[in-house]
Amino acid sequence: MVTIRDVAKASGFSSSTVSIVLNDAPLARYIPPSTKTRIQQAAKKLGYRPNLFARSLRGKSNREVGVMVFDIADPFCTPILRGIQNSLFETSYLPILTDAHNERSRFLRYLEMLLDRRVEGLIILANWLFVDIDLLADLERNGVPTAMIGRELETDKISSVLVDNEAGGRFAMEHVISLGHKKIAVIRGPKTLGDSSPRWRGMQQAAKSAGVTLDPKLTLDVPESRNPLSGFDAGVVLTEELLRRRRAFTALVAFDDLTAFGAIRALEKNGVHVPTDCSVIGFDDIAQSALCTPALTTIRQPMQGMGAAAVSILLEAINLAQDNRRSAAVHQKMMPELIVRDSTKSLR
Amino acid sequence: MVTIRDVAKASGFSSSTVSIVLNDAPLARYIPPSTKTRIQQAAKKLGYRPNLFARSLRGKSNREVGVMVFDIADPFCTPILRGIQNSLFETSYLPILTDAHNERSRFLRYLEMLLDRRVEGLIILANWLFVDIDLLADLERNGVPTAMIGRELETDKISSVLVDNEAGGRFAMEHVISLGHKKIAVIRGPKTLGDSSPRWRGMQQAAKSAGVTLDPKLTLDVPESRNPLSGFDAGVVLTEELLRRRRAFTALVAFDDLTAFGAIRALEKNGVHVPTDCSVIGFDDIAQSALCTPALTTIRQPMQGMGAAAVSILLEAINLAQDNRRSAAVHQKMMPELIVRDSTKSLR
DNA sequence: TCCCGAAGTTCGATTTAAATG
DNA sequence: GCATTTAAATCGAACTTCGGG
Repeated sequence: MVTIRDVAKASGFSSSTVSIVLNDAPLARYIPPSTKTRIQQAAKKLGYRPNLFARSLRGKSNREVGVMVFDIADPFCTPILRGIQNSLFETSYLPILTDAHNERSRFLRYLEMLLDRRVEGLIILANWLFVDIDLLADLERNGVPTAMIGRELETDKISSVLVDNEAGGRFAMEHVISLGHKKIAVIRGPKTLGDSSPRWRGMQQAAKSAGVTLDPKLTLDVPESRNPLSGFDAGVVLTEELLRRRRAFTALVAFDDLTAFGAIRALEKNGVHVPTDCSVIGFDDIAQSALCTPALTTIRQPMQGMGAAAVSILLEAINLAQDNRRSAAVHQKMMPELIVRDSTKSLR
Repeated sequence: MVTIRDVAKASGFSSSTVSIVLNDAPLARYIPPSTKTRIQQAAKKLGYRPNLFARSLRGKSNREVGVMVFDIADPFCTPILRGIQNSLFETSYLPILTDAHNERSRFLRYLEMLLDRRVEGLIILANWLFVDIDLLADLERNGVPTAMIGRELETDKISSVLVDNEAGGRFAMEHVISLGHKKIAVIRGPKTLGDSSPRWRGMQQAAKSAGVTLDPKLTLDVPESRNPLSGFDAGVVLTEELLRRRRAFTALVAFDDLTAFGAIRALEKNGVHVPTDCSVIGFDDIAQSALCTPALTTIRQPMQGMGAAAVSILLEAINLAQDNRRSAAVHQKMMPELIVRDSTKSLR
């Protein structure tokens, strides 16, 4: 490996001068162009690459940001990761991605690994998992600027980026009502999940202001689970339960897209065609929602945007932290968007 | 931050002794247990964590493996990543994941970043992209042990892990033929993609040995594209083209699952029901294939297994490299598996 | 005094060679 | 010479300080 001393030897100057020139440090003002070019050429010819470890050891920052995902197999994750990576790419920060796999032990181990690497910031992608208090305490203590996507914390030390779930719930319900539906089934999210109740609140608001009554007998909850893909199975089971109840419904508002897929599976299996006999709407707009047949009408979370927002909040906090200033936690809510496809249909 | 000197001071020994004890170095044999425990207790009490940069600077290895993905949004990626992470987790190696986003410039930039960090090994997940020669030359030169998933190289310096495409093509064709289908349409992969021709070869073998003739008029190619999700659009367009040709077919073998989804979309749109009027089979078994309705019959690539295989090949090579021994490139082919679901149906 | 460049120190951990009783 | 322990050199880059012209 070629070091700064090799460049010094090759160019005929000392390693200090080489360092000053190559980093364009303040002192470089005094160094004549002839020296500079000779050094630069020598560096290029030798293929000199500064040793990151030496640099990070001496200085403080290593231009790394830790990203902790709870389950990389969750389709909700990847667009957000894309957003994070795109934003970081501009800034020459490197994301160090770890996947906790919904296991507490892995979360802790990876968190340790990230802190050991002295990452300058941390982004936590709290999809689905029911993050518990202890983990958060760990996060708070370490003092590394942290942004959380998909979940808001009571603490005001950790910033957060979420979709406006209440608006999303409202949009979904308004959409099916605007299509003329009045008998509307709802599959709500797990009670323990933060997204569930605001979405439900939004739906109730929309129903109320449209004068539609939501039948409690047509409202079910997805049970708690650690597996993000379990929403599908829950959708199947709960929809079959709804069908068994023999209360007619012409539309179904699902907690998320996976639940909606499960609902569609159950409906079709029981001879109820989507959207002819029953409209179905999801939430998230994961990639596959556009690819299934019928394509799923859904509420889109601006996932790439959420990733980008988390990065910009984080970079801000990192900059402040470098000046030893505290940054107040930012809590950003992003507006979702109704995406109309083929799984919902006007009643008339 | 607490350093080794702090531990030395607190325990009353020198930093050398502390280092020897905490790392259980050879010299630790001569150190009496009483000293050891005192040092260990001091370290624990202070919460000492060795500085990775200092350690990596002095030593050689940093226990990092670079993982380059061409498109993290490709559903084909995530199960493989899961496999990689699971295997690495056991070994205390940390994967540094980068997403080239199918852009040459990003690939090069991230590759540089990874080499700058002196990663001990490299896994390249060559999904879909048409890797070109120059990039490979770069890889060869750097001397870092490298394993490639999803593509085999002419070079014998870079190991590879792939699915046995020929077997997969055979399985797919054998399946539809076993269901009694004789008029079989095929959407082949892009000519420039390495997977395409062996799959096609396998299909031809299966057809031939079953005495079924594949009509060239019912065989189309997906055009080249950088976007892994474009397979869907291609599936739609090509299937519509097939329907326009007015040659009856009762089964369609698609290049991959996304193409199959596109085909299903086009078929249903034209009133051809799957699987009642036409069976469709895909390839890959990405997560969503089980969730769509009808659930997709497909050929499963053992994706987690492929990730794990790449890791074990890589670790082997890393170990050899540490002893300054060369390792011959390993080329591993993994057997796919037929997964029968609801998109294929017996003719009778 | 002003340039220009070099020498030397620092970061934290590891390891060699040496010192102590 | 033995068992224990440690001072000092090392890794590579960055930065402070110092000296010569």
